[in-house]
Amino acid sequence: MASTKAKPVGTGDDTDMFKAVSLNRVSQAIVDQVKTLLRQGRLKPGDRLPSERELCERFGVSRVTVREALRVLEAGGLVDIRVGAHGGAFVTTPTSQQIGEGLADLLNLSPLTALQVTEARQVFELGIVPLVVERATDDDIAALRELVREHQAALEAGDYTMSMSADFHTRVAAATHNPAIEMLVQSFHGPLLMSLLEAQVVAPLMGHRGTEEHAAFIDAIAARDAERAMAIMREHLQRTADRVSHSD
Amino acid sequence: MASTKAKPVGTGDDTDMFKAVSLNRVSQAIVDQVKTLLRQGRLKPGDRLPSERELCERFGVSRVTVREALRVLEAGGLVDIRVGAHGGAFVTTPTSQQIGEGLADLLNLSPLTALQVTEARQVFELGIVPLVVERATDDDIAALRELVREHQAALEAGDYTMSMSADFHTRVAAATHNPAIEMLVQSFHGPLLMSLLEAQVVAPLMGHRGTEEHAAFIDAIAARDAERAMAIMREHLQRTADRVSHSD
DNA sequence: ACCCTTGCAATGGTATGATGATTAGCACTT
DNA sequence: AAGTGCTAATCATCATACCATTGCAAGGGT
Repeated sequence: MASTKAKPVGTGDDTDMFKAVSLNRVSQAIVDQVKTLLRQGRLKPGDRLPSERELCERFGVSRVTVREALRVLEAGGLVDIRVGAHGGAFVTTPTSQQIGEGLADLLNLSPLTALQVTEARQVFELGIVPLVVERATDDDIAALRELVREHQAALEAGDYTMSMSADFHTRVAAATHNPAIEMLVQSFHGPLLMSLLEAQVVAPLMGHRGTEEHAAFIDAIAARDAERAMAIMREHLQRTADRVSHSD
Repeated sequence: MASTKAKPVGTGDDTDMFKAVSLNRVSQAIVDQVKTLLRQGRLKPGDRLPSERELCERFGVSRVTVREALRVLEAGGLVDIRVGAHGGAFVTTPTSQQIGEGLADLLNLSPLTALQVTEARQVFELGIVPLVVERATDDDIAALRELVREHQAALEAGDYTMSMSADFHTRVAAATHNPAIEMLVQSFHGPLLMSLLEAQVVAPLMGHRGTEEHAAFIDAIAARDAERAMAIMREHLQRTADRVSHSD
């Protein structure tokens, strides 16, 4: 970013003789400073930052600048700003949902097609199956079975939604017991759901077959049969992918 | 909104009779409005939003409020704000790299351990190998070979860096010819590099063996041998993962 | 004629001061 | 004892002013 063309004024050698004094915004500098404190662990979730006016004095800037910095931190999900007597900026940890939302916005603008995103999702969700087979506990399996039961009930009641399918896949990812994986899978479903909803392709029959495959997948997991689990998941994901490509 | 029944306060049914009049901040409302315009496609990448002062009039708010809204949009990577005569807020055309950076930032700030991120990366990079075997063109393979040659030269010159290894993996991902996948792989390397650099574990010997494995991997790809390619990549990633876990 | 400098205008960046809205805690009244 | 109203702390917004940066065009020197 800070290329600073540094057009040679007279000779060719003095490219960096006059270095910029402060290239960035002041508010951005404050944001960076707070982020650094977070990374260093000197600010932990639940901590309260000083009040706006106090921060003004500390940094020697105006309230507008401090507020802009807080806005950026808030938008990034790093702090939660509360008003009132004991209000202020409280440190939080960004949830996967917030991250997914930000990702969805960017993916919206990006030149990526739903097809490409779907393929990436296929790769990832298929790749975690061995981990799931290896690590799923009895509780995980029981929770998944319960989820499928709920979905089948919803299906018969006629109010099965795509987000239920997303819940299943997220819960499967949780069985890896790796939050990073769970978060990524969850993040994928945001943009994906949107592209599906936009196309208005909510076939109920789909849901029927989908939940059946979900159930079969759980059985394979319970039997610790990685091959079968992957085969089921592969086909299951492929059907969704086909649907996306048709609606594209 | 027109209350049909003036339920007296105190009964159990009037939970939502008096709904809040304005839940959100004004600046947040502006952000949402712009986001909606983006989703609807009425604002496209490259478009320029009206100037701050003009937006003030349009929305009927002060400039501070508009600026805070722009800050949020900028933090989300949705607009790019330029100063100067023909400056203003421009809708960004997100490159894969920019999206990857955003994702890396988010992963970075979330409470994930390097180990967890590394495992997610292993899953993903291993999962794309079949796609690479299937789709890599002669150009891809030639580019990869050239990359390895450069790395070996750098190795002998003593200035081999971890980012070179990252370049290799990114180039491999590019061979899937799916920008979404390429972007994700790229985004993984941000936090990973940081965690490795923090631990100061830049073993040159590592680089030697690493590039050898890179070369062997390319050979497997060229031979369209998915099994062998995956085996090599699996071991290669595992060694990196071990290093992370040791430095943790 | 060409190039460089300079001034101008548009625009974002920051500062300052003031006012309103919201909330927790406390004192006061019933 | 319970409810009520006050008060202080804090964020939310506004209005105005001034500075910095940038693109463009006019002007002057070669």
